[in-house]
Amino acid sequence: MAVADRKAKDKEALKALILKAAKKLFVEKGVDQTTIRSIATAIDYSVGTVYVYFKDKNAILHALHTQGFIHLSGHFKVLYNVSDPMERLKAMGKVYIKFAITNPDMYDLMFSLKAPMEFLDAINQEEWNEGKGTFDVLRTTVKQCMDKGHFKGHQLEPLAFMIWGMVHGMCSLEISKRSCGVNLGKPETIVEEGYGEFLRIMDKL
Amino acid sequence: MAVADRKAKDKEALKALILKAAKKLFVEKGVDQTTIRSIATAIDYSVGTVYVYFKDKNAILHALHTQGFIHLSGHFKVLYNVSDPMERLKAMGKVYIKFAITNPDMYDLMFSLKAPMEFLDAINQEEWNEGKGTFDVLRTTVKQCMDKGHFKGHQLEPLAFMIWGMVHGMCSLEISKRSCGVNLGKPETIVEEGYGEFLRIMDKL
DNA sequence: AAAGAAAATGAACGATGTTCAATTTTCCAA
DNA sequence: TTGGAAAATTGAACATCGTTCATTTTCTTT
Repeated sequence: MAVADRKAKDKEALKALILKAAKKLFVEKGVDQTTIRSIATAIDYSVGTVYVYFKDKNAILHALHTQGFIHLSGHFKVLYNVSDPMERLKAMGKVYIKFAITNPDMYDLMFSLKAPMEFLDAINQEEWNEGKGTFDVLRTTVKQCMDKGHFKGHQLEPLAFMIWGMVHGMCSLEISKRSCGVNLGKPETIVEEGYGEFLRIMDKL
Repeated sequence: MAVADRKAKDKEALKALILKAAKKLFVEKGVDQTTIRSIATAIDYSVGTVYVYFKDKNAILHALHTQGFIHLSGHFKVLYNVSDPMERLKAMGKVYIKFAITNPDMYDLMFSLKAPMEFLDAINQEEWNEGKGTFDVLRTTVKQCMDKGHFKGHQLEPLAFMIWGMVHGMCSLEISKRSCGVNLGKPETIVEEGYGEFLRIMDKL
């Protein structure tokens, strides 16, 4: 049955090829300006082939979405070396920001997927479970900080949500600004400065 | 010249009528599922008429976008009565959150307008100036807090940006969650709880 | 009432996402 | 080697979208 195995690998390879081309075009031309035809042309396949490997355009978006979260969680792995939870928490924000600012188009994709989404799809649930997965890493770290005596008088869930919202909010505002051409070109972004303020605040908690 | 005046008023009225119908359809069906034809049908006019009053679909989106910011800044006016800047800052966040959670679709429109945007339009600059306008209210208030001795050892610009990012981030995460059907139906939203944690932190600064 | 101006129309165009019958390629048994 | 079944690929065709513009209708003025 080696043949079947190779076929399966080929299928995965072509699927990956489609995704690679789609991602490149999304970044270059934007999601709306990227047509299925342009993706097919880029990899020298026909339109129909793309539809064999992906149900529709949203499925491609969804796959890239998933890739993005996997990519991000990969970056988080360096944090396993940081034993002190407070230091880990601080570093986690920096990793998150670096990822978002370095891959703004991918980050956009990861968090602006509501419009073309069918409501309440099973797929959709998966999507947010992945988001929840990254959030769990944050929640766990905050919990460990509290166990060590930090954040006295605060509640775990809302506090973790606030921290995620803060980092996400600054990143998405900055990315929006940049895609609108409002770029001040500072070497250190306002996002990192803003996060610096938060770090100074955390030192007191 | 009474005729010309009435004509001008009619034009404005029809423009407003188009916007009203567009907003309703955007909220009901989503932006992508709302066609120019459906807008025209809703107000019993032809497709062409819509294009007489708006250059294209983006122009309608832009007009609604502007309306949203005007609406939000209207809600901010109750804050003029709060003389203490720290109290005003706290209240400002609550007003902002209430607006976002009460008008999630409008809020979405206001901050997810990058995709269909032409890069570096003069229009685009206007857009962000409006956004900057609302941000200026926040910046000014933070400045007054610092003048009164709060936020020692912090920088105005990054701190204000961090606060905006935090509130915006929590709101947009919550709105995304809801539009995906992940609704826990708590009476008090996680956003308000998260903001509550921030308020407790601010009391120490 | 007629002519000119303004407003409204909707058929038509190009492009898009999507489908599917037809075609080509790949595979393995005879 | 070969023949035909299974799998993979194709691209013409369809519905719908945003958009345009020559034409028609409505209104204003003389």
